[in-house]
Amino acid sequence: MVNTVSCSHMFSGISEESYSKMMTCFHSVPKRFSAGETICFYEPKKRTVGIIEKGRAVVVKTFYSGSQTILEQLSDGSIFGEVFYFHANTDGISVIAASDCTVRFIDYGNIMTSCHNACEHHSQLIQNLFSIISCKAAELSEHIDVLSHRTIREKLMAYFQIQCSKNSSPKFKLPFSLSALADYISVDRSAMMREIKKLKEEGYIDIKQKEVTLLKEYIQ
Amino acid sequence: MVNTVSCSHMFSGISEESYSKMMTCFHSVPKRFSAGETICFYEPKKRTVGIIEKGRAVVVKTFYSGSQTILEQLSDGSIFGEVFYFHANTDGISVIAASDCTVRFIDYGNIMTSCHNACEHHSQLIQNLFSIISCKAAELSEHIDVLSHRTIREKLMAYFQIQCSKNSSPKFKLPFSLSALADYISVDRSAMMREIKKLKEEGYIDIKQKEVTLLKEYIQ
DNA sequence: TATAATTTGTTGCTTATGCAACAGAATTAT
DNA sequence: ATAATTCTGTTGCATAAGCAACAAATTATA
Repeated sequence: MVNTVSCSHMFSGISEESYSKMMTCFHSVPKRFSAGETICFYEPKKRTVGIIEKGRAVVVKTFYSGSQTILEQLSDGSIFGEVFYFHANTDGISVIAASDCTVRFIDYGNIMTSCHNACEHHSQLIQNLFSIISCKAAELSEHIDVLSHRTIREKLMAYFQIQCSKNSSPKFKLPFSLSALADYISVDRSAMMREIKKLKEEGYIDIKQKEVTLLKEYIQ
Repeated sequence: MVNTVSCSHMFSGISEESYSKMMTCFHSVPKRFSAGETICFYEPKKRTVGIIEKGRAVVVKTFYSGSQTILEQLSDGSIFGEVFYFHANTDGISVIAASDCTVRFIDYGNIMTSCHNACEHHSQLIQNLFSIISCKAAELSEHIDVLSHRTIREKLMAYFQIQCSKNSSPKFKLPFSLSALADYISVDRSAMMREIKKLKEEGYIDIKQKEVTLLKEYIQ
């Protein structure tokens, strides 16, 4: 399942100048990684926040079987770390450079504790961190709302309705493939396709490419 | 569904003295409510943190039909507010006094912005808030782990295994009724009962009263 | 451009699961 | 102590949904 990360703005409202000052204050030095290199592994108690200053990377889960799933896609300005990953077990989770990249590591404690130096926008940084975590929690909550429905039909409609209401329109663009959608709502793909077909036939929805339109209100 | 709140320690590590100082600094005055009174309604953009200083209260969702569900149970030291409720819609959510109680309201902004006065433990407070929110997010994430399984059997076993691993024991005590469990894993109760019966017969689990024991490892 | 890999669309078969409906146990309220 | 409510346990029935397997369409990669 690819987690759409729409809520990373750790340094919004913070000037370039303040940013550099902070990095000095946090004793954070940029590190370079080549494409394919492992940037880090997630560990249970580690509380390091990573920032992709330049380049692309992925957070992947590697299973015992050897198969992998991309949990998150990271690019310029993205942050990562066990602090933003709320699962108890961090087994097999690592961050891999997808291109050459420059990465910063900051100790979580340094962010939380107010510094004695002149970090003028430190409290802004903390507020940003809060909104990032709240936003992630809201995404989880939304996911639960969808998964809590009993049938494939209900799950689909719940998902569609949430997307439309976010978009304040009866239309929205699927952010991932239908296969990934089946994955997200945790149902068999073929069964989901069958249900989508029925929903189309009954005039509830219309799907053209990745464009979904809600035609009728669905009352459960 | 009753949400087990195990992660409220907003003022842990903060002395009585610091607490009073903070409250003055935050311009927060204690308010009294009689049993049955409505303490507040949740509103979309409101960012007020509430603290139950003394007494008991409940966060309830009232549906259009008039039926209600208790979302959370609050007691001495519990905190509440839209900041800790990650759903987009706050319709019909209110906090009701279950006994006579004393409640504080603090503006979320005041907590986030560092104060000029002598709030020595302000950064401790922020750290506590972070751990509360992270803990709630972890609970959501755990819930998703359970709901992501396809069959009732898998959902049950996932839930049981999580509880046991938390308890670091093959046994644990169900924190709610079987009906509530069916609610939590989002399946029909009678179908769940049928599956529990089978799991018992096949020697996977044993349930006596609210005591669940995992007998065999379940591989999905 | 050719080739591989992934995604989409479809179907038959089987069974797990939802639903309704009931009765007894256990809890809570009066 | 009695009544009322909630919880637990069970069953028959219909069907939704999982699984496997395939081909065509689309997208990615060499």
